[in-house]
Amino acid sequence: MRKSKLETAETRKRIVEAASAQFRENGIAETGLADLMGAAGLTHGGFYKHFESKEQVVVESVELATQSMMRATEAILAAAPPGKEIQAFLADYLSTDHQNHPARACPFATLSCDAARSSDAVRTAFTRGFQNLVETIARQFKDLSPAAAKKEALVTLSTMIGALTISRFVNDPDLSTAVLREAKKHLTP
Amino acid sequence: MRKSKLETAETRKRIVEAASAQFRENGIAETGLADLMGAAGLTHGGFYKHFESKEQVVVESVELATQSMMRATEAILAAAPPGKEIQAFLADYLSTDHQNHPARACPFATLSCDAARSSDAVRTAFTRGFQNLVETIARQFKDLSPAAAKKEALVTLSTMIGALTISRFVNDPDLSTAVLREAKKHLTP
DNA sequence: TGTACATCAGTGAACGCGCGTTCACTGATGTAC
DNA sequence: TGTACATCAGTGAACGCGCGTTCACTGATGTAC
Repeated sequence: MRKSKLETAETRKRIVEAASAQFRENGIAETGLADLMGAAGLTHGGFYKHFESKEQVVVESVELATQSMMRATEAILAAAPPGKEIQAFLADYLSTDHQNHPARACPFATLSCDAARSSDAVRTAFTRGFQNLVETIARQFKDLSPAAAKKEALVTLSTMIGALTISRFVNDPDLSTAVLREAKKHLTP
Repeated sequence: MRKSKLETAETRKRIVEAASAQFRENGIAETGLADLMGAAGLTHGGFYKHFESKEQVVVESVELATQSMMRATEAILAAAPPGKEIQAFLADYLSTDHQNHPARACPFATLSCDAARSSDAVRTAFTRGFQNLVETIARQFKDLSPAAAKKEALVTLSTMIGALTISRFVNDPDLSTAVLREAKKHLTP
């Protein structure tokens, strides 16, 4: 049942999208190839027609996750009223909706500790994605020098990623909400 | 080869200590029972003489990790010159030494995303440990009301945990150092 | 443009391996008299 | 206090299971003439 080149490319994309969601939802080690192929509507045997190894789909799904987060962030910044860009980003990122939907959430929060233990290729994908995000956020601090804006972006993102991560592992809904709320209040200019 | 009650208790403690280090170093899913029993100097078959399941040793090793972090934090706060407690805690937590030794590092940074996907019992252990840490840090903000101090502690810990986590997954040593340095500068009163 | 053949996406079974868990066994420790 | 027996910590082999990976097979797609 050979498929056309177009269909093959679409299937491959679907696998990476499914992997990107599954890894964020359940973790990298916890997601089997059968799980992610199933989520893409396929059986696991066909995996190696698209990828050389699990490692390769991990790298590509991290790249996809960071890129789609970048696109979403840029859309939020572009849609915000002038001067309210950071507020809009904070409101979206530090929301309970974001907290409760790991499959489409920030990969730096959902996969951070998996990332720290991953191969160099995977860490490189995370690092590039993070650097892009830092640059985009730094650009919003328009009254600071580029160097100062980057430093501000590093602190802002540390607080945001830390707060979202904590709000996700904490078992107490009130504490989760408080962490997100206080981070948002603290970071709002 | 039955062991005395004292030896049995010491062995059990050794297993939990080994587990607590191994989980932080390599992740919970990535650490097998044979790994952690081996790290405790035993063969894997004896595991079930001490624990009912892997889940149970995960809970106890999280409790141990959060408690030993609390003790270390209290020792740092007590040893600091009066008025410099927060600075001492920041210098220790946001150091490259802490970054580079996950096995004895803050479990909220090394296991945060594993924690978010864990069972309720494991998340409860993390949550209790985090609440204790929040209270201890809040006590350092002596010129704030208890409620305001707790809010300040939540933001401070979000930034610290976020910065350490980022510094660990990022592949670029300069960026790692910059994240820790900027978080420290930002949080130093 | 039509035909013949090569290619290959996807299936489902199979591979070896390591996982969490169980078990028979050993022999020192604990306990009952 | 000494003796006889029960207990059980630790070992190492074994269990079923799911993992990542491989493979024979199918049949539609792509290609060469």
